Amino acid sequence: MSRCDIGHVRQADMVAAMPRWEHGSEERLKQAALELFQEQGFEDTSAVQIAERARVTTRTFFRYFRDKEEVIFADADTLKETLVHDLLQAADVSEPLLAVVRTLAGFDWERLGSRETQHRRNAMIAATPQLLERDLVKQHQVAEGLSDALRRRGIAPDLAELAAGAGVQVFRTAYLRWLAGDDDTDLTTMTETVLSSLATLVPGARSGASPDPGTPR
Amino acid sequence: MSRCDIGHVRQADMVAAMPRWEHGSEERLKQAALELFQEQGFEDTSAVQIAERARVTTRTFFRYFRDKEEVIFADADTLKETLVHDLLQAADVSEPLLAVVRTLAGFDWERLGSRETQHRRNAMIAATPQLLERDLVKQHQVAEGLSDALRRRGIAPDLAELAAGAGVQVFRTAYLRWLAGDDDTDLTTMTETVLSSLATLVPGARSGASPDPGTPR
DNA sequence: ACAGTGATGTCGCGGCGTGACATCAGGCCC
DNA sequence: GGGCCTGATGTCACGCCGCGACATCACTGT
Repeated sequence: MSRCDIGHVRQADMVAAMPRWEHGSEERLKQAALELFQEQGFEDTSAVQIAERARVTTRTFFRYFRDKEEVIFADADTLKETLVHDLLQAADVSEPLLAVVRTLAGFDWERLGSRETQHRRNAMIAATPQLLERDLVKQHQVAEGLSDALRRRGIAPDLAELAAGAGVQVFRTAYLRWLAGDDDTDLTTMTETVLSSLATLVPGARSGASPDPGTPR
Repeated sequence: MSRCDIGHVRQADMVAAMPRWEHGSEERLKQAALELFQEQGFEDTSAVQIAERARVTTRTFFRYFRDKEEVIFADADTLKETLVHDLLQAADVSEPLLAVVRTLAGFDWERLGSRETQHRRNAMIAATPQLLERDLVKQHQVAEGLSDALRRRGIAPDLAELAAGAGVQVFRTAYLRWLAGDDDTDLTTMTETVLSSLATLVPGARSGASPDPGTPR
C-alpha cells in the first residue's frame, strides 16, 4: 500500500555521488531504527517495525543495511578508510605504535556527533551483546587496516600487526575514559597517559612517561 | 521418525556429573557438524543437515548449542575458566603482563587436540567470517576473565585491563606462529619473542629482550 | 515520446531459534 | 511389582531473518 504519499524534501539535484533523486529512505530508516532502539531496546526491535516507521518495506531495509546491527555502525567503514588514509599520510612511522596511536587520537571524533551523543550510543552498545560483538569486529577491522597501512610504509608485518593491535587497544581505553568524561582531559592527553601506562607494564620499559622524543605533530 | 534405533554404548552409571544415562547425542552432533563443515564449508551447512546426520531433530541441536558457531567453540568457556583459575593461582602477579602471558603460555594446549588438528580448525575459522567473528568474541571474553583475575589479585583496574588485553594479543600472535609451525620453536619461547617485540615498540622501552628478571617459573 | 535507469514494492522461500506440550525410558520408593 | 518422578527427545507452531526474482513507477536524456 501507499507509494509516494509523503510530502517531503525534494532538493539534492547537485549533490555529489547521490543516487539521482533523494527520497531519503536511508535517513528515515536510520532515524526510525535509532528511535526504536532507544524506546524498546535493540533486541526487542524487529526489522519489520523499523521499516514500518520509516514507511518502506522490510525488503528496502535490508537493501540499505546488511542487518539490524549495521544501522548502528553505518559509518564505521568510512571511519576506517579515513584512519588508514591518515596513517599513510603520517609524517613519521619510525615509531609504529606512536604513529598508530597519534593517528587515532588525531582524528576529529566530534565529527561523529557530540560527545554526549556518542556516550549514549556507546551505552547502548555496552548494554547489548550483539552490538558489543559487532563493535569488536569493527575495532578489529580498523586494526587490520592500520596494520596494513604500516606494512605499506615499510614496517615488518609482525611488528605492524602488534603495533596496530596494541595501538587500537590503547586508544580505545583512552576513548572510553574520554567518553565517560569524569574529568575534562583532552583525548590526546588521555591517550598519552594510557600509552605510558602500557610502558609501565612491558618488561624492560622505563616506567616514566616520555612519549614525545620527536616531532610533536 | 525413529527413536532409539541405535545400538550404542550404555555405560556411564558411575560417571560424575553425567546426565544420568548416556545417549551420546551431543557427541554425535559435534561429530556430524565437524564432518559437514569440512565437507561443504560452514556457511553451506544448515542445522537441519547436522541434526539429520546425528539422527536427532533440529530442536535437539539447538538444545545443545546456541547456534552453529558454538559447535566449533564448544570448550571455549571451560578453557577460559581454566585460564582464570591458573592466573589466580599464579605465584607472582607483580608484573601483570608477564603473569598473563605466562599463564597463557603455560596452558597445555595440546590438550585441545594435536597441533595438526588445531591447525585445521584454525584454517576453517580464518576462512569463515562468521567464525572469525565468534573467535574474536571468545578471545575478548578470555581477556575479560584474565583482567578480572588480575583485579582480584590486587592490580588496579586500568592496568589490569591493559595487561590482559595486550597479553592476550601477544600470546595469540605467538600461538598462531606456533600453529603455522614453520620452525619448531617452543610455544613459550615464541611467546617471549613476541613479548620482546612489543617491548621494542613501546616508547621508553629498552629494545633488547630481557624478559625474565625474576623467578623463571 | 520512447527507451533506459534506479529506487521500491511484491512474492516466495529456506534457514534460524524458541516456547509449549507430548512422549518415553530408566531410576526410585513403597 | 507398580506407580511416580525426572530428564532427554520429539512434535508443532510460530516469528524473524535475509535474499533472489520480478514488477512498477518516476524521472532523465535524447
